[in-house]
Amino acid sequence: MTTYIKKCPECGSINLILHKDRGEVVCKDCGLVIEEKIIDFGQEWREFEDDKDNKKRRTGAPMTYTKFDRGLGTDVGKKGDVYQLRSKERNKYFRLRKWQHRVSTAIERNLKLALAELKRVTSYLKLPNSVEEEAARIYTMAVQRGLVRGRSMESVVAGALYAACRRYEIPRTLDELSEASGIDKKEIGRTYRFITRELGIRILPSNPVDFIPRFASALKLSAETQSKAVEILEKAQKAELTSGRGPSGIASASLYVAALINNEKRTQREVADIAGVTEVTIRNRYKELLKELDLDKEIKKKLLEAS
DNA sequence: AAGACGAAAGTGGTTGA
DNA sequence: TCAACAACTTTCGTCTT
Repeated sequence: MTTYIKKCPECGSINLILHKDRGEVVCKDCGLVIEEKIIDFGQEWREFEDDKDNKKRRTGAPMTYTKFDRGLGTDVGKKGDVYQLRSKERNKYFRLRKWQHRVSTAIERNLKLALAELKRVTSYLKLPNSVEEEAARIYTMAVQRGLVRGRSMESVVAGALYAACRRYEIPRTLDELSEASGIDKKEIGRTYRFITRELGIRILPSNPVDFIPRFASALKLSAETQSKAVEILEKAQKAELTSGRGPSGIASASLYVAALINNEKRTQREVADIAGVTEVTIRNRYKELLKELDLDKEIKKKLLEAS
């Protein structure tokens, strides 16, 4: 997994900008280029060109500042030391002015509220601190880009958290986020898509395997069943049964089959409820699994042993 | 009576003209 | 921008255990 920098090592600002065109992360406050090659246009990333996007992405104030700083910083030879000093002073001026502006503005208060809400939801879902931090970072970026406007603060928090979970490969379902935050599932999905798009955050399609341990323990299934489910899942991925399908559906179907094989049968409804899908989806995936991988044999064998 | 199964109709999101 | 489309859900009737 890519590592993500949270603070500028130069000035300590968390005001970092992902510069998509060049694949750099740039500190908005001091212009330091922190990471090159951070960009990897993952599968879910798409460029949707409408006016709003263009405005924010290309010509917003933050970007201009960044470019300005960078331009001066690299322009040493031409203008000499005097100019460089002046540029530093201007930098400082900008920083101060922005800071001042920021405390006087609603952003700071908004952040406080949002981070409190975030804390509440993460602890409800028992998510690790690293995820909370990541979500906070995403949220902060979203606020600074004015992405919260027109959306409820809570829904953006939920969206940021969902993104953070996916990034840390400990995905929660939208239903769980919805339950914890009290925001409509669709709304979370929408804001999630919106902010990841706007911020250019790369999210891998979540891997069904990541769901297995949690579902399995919620269903009180044995470790053997769990690893059996993972095994089935891997076969399914090889057979290309997984692409385009909802990951939680596939995960739950594998678990269901694994439980059958290991004589730990759970009803489709039980599995479905835990996984946040319907029985029908489990059945469909289950059918595909049986057809593509010849699991019939194993199941029959078990049935014989039982009789 | 409960669970499994499948058909049919509906929903929300993606895609390509 | 809109229609076709795939995945998934909801609902419901039927079969099996």
